[in-house]
Amino acid sequence: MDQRYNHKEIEAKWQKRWDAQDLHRAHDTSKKQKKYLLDMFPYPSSAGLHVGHPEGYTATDIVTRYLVMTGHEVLHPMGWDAFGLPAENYAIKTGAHPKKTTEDNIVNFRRQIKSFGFWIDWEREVNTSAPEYYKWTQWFFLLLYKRGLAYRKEAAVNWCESCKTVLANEQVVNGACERCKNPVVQKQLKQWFFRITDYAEKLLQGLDTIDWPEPIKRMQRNWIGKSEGATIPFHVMQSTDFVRSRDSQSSRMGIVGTVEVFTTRPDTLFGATYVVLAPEHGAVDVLHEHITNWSEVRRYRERAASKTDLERTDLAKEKTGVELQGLKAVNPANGEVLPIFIADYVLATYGTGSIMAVPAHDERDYAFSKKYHLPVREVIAASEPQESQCYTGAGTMKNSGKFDGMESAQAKWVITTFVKGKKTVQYRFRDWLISRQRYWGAPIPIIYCDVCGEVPVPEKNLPVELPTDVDFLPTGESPLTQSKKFHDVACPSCGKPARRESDTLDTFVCSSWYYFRYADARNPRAFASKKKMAEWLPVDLYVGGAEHAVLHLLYARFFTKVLQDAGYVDFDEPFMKLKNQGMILADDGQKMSKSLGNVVNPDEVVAEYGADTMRMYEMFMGPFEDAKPWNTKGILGVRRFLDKVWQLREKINIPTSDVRGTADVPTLQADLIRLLHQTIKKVTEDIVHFRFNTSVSALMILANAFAKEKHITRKSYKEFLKLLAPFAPHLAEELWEKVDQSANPLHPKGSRSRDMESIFKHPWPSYDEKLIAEDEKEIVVQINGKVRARFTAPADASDTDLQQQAFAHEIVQKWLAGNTPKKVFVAKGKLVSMVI
RNA sequence: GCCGGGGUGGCGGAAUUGGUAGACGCGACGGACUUAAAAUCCGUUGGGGCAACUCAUGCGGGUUCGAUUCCCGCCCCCGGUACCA
Repeated sequence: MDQRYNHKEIEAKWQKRWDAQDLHRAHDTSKKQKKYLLDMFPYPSSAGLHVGHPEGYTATDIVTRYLVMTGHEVLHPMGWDAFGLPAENYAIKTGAHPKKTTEDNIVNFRRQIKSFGFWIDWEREVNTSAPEYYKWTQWFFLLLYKRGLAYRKEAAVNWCESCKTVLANEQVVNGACERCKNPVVQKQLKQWFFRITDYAEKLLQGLDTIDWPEPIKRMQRNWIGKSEGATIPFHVMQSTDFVRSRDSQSSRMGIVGTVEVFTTRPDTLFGATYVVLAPEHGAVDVLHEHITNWSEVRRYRERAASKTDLERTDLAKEKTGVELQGLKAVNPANGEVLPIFIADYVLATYGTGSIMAVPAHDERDYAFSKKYHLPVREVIAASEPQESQCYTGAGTMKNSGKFDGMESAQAKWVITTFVKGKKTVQYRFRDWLISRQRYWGAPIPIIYCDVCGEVPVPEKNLPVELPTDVDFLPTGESPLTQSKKFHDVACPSCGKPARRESDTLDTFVCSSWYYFRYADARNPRAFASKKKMAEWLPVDLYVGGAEHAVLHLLYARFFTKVLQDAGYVDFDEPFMKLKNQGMILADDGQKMSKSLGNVVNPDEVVAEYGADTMRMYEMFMGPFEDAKPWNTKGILGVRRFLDKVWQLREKINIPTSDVRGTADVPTLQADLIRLLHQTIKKVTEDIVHFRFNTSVSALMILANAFAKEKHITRKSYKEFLKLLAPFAPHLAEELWEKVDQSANPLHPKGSRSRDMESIFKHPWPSYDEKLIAEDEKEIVVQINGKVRARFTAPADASDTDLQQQAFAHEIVQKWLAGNTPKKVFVAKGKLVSMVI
């Protein structure tokens, strides 16, 4: 007999047969309970599939097959996040058109993913770079535009010199471009934004309603960065006025302006010893004529503007600033006259772009005050003595006039009211910059007309197709401007000559809605029909890497909330449950990378060991959500296990399917049945909880037990195959078929035909708790906390029985040496512990 | 710096309403088969000790009859974030 199964033959056979039977189709009209399982769709890179891709896909595939076998109709689709920079950069290098290279890569990716035999409904495949898809991406842009959520404005934006395009804040990593790692600079440009900040509160609150990993939720909360505080007005005066007249009445005459500051600590207002504006703050320009050291101020502003984000944060350790001479601010709480600075530790983009500085209770202000010798005044007394001169906690008010003695938490809002400040909520994140000066993306459907201004492309004219007569070299202007045919159009509103917007959409716009499309992937009249969305959405389980914590996952939630407000869907969270897969590292523990030459090619693994082996190995490596190193030797162990399963079929030689107690069946059978039922329970629970590594282990334990037997029953083997089927579907199908073909001369053909159906048309095994319970247990005796003896006792033995048996034990007698223990504890069915 | 996750054999990892630490797999060692090797099968495998025992879940304390699990204080690694007032 063959000791090893022929994976090439078996896997090809079943993949073909499943396709022919349309087994993996998700039926919209099915009456079964519906489930929607989704993998983050891949970017079809030229490098081909990474071993990390099938890790997530196998997990969803296992759950899909399990759900199918437990009577559900499951949608598990796949598609391509096909727009993006790599294809365009490749085009710049080689001249190959992105459309062509992307199509080639998709063909390769599809072949690779299919080689794993995943339960995927390929009829629903989507490709974001296809006009029939991006037509709807453009439609979404128009929807947001109509709802006032898409706008164009000139602002300081992140600019990557190397990619020659702007970037969203979410795409700037440590002050550098996420893609090319070059430093990002600030540029004043007119760009398109989505008003995602309008949804800050909803995006925050929705997190409480979804089953996502806590770290991801926390990252989103931090990214949104809500803080409650107050805006407080400070009058600005010319300092000369103070010299002339010190009494506050007449000094009022000198007011030249007002600066609003945002603070989360209005309770510390009496401790403010200066005011700081961001270098870019508009008041600096407005008050220009009153500033007596203007050239110094101008120089500082220019230096701050030329810094990259990276430099600005790098130099952050040493704070810098310049006083605005000639101007003073008035503390509204006590009338004190304070100096005003500009300093780049205050950000123009957050709050009001200006702060009141309270060195005694803020670390940054404290550092600045030390450098420029500014006074520090404590106004909050800590309940315990502090080492540092800067105390940022809560406490009792002091040096604060009539508020002395009040608790700071309460004083906050009392003082805010006292100085006519406003309670204010601030969010850290900013609107989503969505325009890109690049070619390989969906064109923004807007036309600029000299007469009508900004005109949205009418829906009936969608899609606005990408032109092909362009050169890809990035110039800082979108390549689309080169195509006259594309660029010069008639205004849809007045018909006069007009220009098309030449920027394209951030690819994250394309991926913000693709999960809706799968519900109705070929619909030419809508992004998806309401009816079909109602059948499948929201997504029950979403699986992918954690790197999208604040990018894709935040944007997709935003889109869904907009769709709900617009009445297209009746839910506001797209992904009910989220699981993050851990990264698969190279065997040296490092990230797999071409430059290190440690990349494992899935094609080679599938060719050598088979898809079932690779699937199962990736599940066995370790906890799904942990990072884990690849070990080629470890694959061998899984392959040995599957070969063992293959050989087990030889042990079925009992003609009738399930007779117990025949001469051939040893007494061990009861133990085996118990183990089988324990395994059913374990595997079922582990699949539901994404503990695939321990379910594989449980399957191995059962197979090992079977292998020790001379014979096993057909029924128990078939139950085992069903448990194996989600993990190793090809082999399970093959053996399922084989076991039936070899069956059972006693049974007529009729009963055979049903069993001949795919194993996935059969119900998932159930277990019987009564059969799982052991009737005898091993009891451990601990003496002074250490295990000294063990004995077996009936599972239902009473505490006294157990105690008595323990005392009677030879070794225990020796330890007791005739004495009685001081204390005895019994843990039922587990142990007896005594102190002597 | 701040926030989060984690440190268990030679390796990947099991086991936590506190109750036999090391399941399962890899590797290693010994044996069978083979002219030989591979493959396969059987056995052993945390350290120390002939043994009785003893040490051991990052380090140091604590609570407990009993701690990988709970508490306090450190160290190290990984991920996120970066002056957000």
